[in-house]
Amino acid sequence: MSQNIARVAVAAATFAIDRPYDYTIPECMIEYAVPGMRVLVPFGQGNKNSEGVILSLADESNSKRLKSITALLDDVPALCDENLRLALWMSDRFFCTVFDALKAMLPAGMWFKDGVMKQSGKTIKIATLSINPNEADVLADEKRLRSPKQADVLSLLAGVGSMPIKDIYSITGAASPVMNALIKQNLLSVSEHKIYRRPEIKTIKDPKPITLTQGQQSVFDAVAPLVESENPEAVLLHGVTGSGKTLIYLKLIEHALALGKTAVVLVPEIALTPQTVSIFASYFGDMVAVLHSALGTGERFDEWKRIRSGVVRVVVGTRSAIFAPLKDIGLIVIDEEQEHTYKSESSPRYHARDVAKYRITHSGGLLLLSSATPSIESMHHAKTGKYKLFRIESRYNNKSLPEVLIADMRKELKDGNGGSISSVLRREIEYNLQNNEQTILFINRRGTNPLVACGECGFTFRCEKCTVNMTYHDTNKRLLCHYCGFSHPIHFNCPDCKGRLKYVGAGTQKVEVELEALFPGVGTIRMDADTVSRLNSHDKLLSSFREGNAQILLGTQMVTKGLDFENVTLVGVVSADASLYMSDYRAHERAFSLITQVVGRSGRGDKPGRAVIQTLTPAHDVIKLASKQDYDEFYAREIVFRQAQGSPPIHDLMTITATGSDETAVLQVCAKVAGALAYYFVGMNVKLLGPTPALVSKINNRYRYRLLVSCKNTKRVRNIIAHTLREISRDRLCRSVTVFADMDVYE
DNA sequence: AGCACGCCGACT
DNA sequence: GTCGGCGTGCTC
Repeated sequence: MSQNIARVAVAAATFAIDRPYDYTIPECMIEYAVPGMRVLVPFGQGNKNSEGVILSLADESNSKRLKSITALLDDVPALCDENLRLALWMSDRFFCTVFDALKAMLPAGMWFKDGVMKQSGKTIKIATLSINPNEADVLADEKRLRSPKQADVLSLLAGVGSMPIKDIYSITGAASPVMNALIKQNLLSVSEHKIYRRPEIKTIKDPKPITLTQGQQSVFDAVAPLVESENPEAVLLHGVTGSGKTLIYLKLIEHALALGKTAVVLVPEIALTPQTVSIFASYFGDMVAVLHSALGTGERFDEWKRIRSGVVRVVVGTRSAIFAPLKDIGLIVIDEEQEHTYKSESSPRYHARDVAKYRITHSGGLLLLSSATPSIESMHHAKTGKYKLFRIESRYNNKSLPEVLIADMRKELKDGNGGSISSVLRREIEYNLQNNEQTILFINRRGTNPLVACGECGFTFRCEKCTVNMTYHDTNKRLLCHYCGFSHPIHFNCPDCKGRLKYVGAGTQKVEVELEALFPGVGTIRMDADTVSRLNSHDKLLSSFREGNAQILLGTQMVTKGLDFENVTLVGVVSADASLYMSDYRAHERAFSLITQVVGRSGRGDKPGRAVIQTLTPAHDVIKLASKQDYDEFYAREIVFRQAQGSPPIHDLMTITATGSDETAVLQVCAKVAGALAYYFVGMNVKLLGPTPALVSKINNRYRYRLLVSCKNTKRVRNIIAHTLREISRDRLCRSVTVFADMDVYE
């Protein structure tokens, strides 16, 4: 009996109706169609063409009226059996469709639309304002009534000058006719740019053979045998900043390759770790594939093919690199494992660590989680025996950890210093300037002032579309929403009472100006989303700093990770407080990690390093412990909190989010889900919280409400949640609301 | 989600 | 008498 029926995961099926759909295989395809192959199938009453993937073949079907496969999209199956099994597992774990999971495993470049290969996205269209920003604002106001979309586009561009048209579409909701109209009126122009952002990977000519320190060697000796392990164990490597963890990865990869195995190294963000990447490229040459986010679709596809062909044996990349089609994996390294970038925030909402565990369990080998500040969760697993734990206590070449000074900003204020730079930090910067040593300053906000308020009536500028305050940017004298990109020119007085406006708080731009005033003529490089995206020059800024063209590097998160500058002997955390007082359970963990990481940037060369942490609460435990780089004590205290609150890792936390533009409907749907869950959970050890508005309750005119489910993440609990999601989708309130579930959300 | 089917009110 | 509103239910 020939197997002429294919079970297909269909793209057009939503989570609520996701299951394998049966199709007959036309005679002409029967000898080619196999599981793992991408297909085109008709779906729904309209028989719309939908992409799909054959999951299995069968010779009979339960359904009577079968449609027939329209086309095969592969000569050779794009996905292997392991991929198909992983996708099924993911759909259960992460509440996504099987198709969504499969799609995540393939490079974006190989998807077809209407049976035609999509133009590989190597160019990007950028719209630039042809008139000056002030004119554009005036014009936008004039156009507001008659053509609101054109007005939106104009006022958006008035703020930034130019922007990829794709972004304009998504921010304003405008479509191409709007742009064409504006082009016709000569108000803007569109140009095409190649997006070869590929910051070419620099390689060292003749890399020195790797020699490990005693501490590194003993970790290597203990861990290396696990590369051949049949019953894989995860290892947590806790090594202080600057302990040379990368060298251990290199040795382990070498070892895995010698055994005929392959390796994956995950890094939080390629752009932020160019140095790490270049080391891998130097040692393993063409055997390495580097998967960055900036890779064009064509290039990504090429790398994917290289990996699958077996030429590539080491893959370095961000989150999605965990799906790299390597055979015989013997080693997976997750560098800085606590980073939130390993968690996907769109479907499939997976955590790379979970997928890594799955893959290593099925292939055998070693999963190495590594960090200077491990997540509380991973350390808990290590302490309870689920992971093996190794430590490196000393820095490479026995360099000492930076000496840390805490600056009390309340005292500064009392003493009449209302600026962002304390007297301590100022003195230390002066010392560095005199000695021709460099300084990195970290401030967790971009823009000039994160809040503009009226000094008389208390009015604050809030985004119309999001429940956040707008940030003032002095470079273009505009207020900008950092969530949706909406912006408008600053008013000179309060729009309500005409009172004087107060500019509250400091962002990178403000600090930059203060630095100029304090240290006239001193070269400063500012690195934040604004300077990096516009010039597309992350690399340029960093190498300029390395070459000594500036004495001070000032930036947001992006200056905290991976940077290794020999001449940096001072690091300043301009304000350590903002991240401390977030309401979620991970706030302290994040703040501790951030401060420890930044401080670790100091004193990596021959000269000893110093760090200054500025805070309004110098007595705060997190500040004190981070300044001592005392992870163990931090962990000991934090785990007590988690135990008391029953938050992860003590219990698992699932999140159900409802979003939509109609607030009442969103809230009602959320409440209904809560009701249904409460019913199913009766008698189980599950705590249900909510509905509560999300941290930012409205983004881009979409309201967001949440339910939290504190439980043990079992098959039973997942089934109940999945069932409830399917059930609620049938409710007609759900027309305007989207609901999804997620585990271990970082927010 | 996206589409067809079907059952009621306003119009040629 | 029919065009089109959107409430309802299904997707191999």
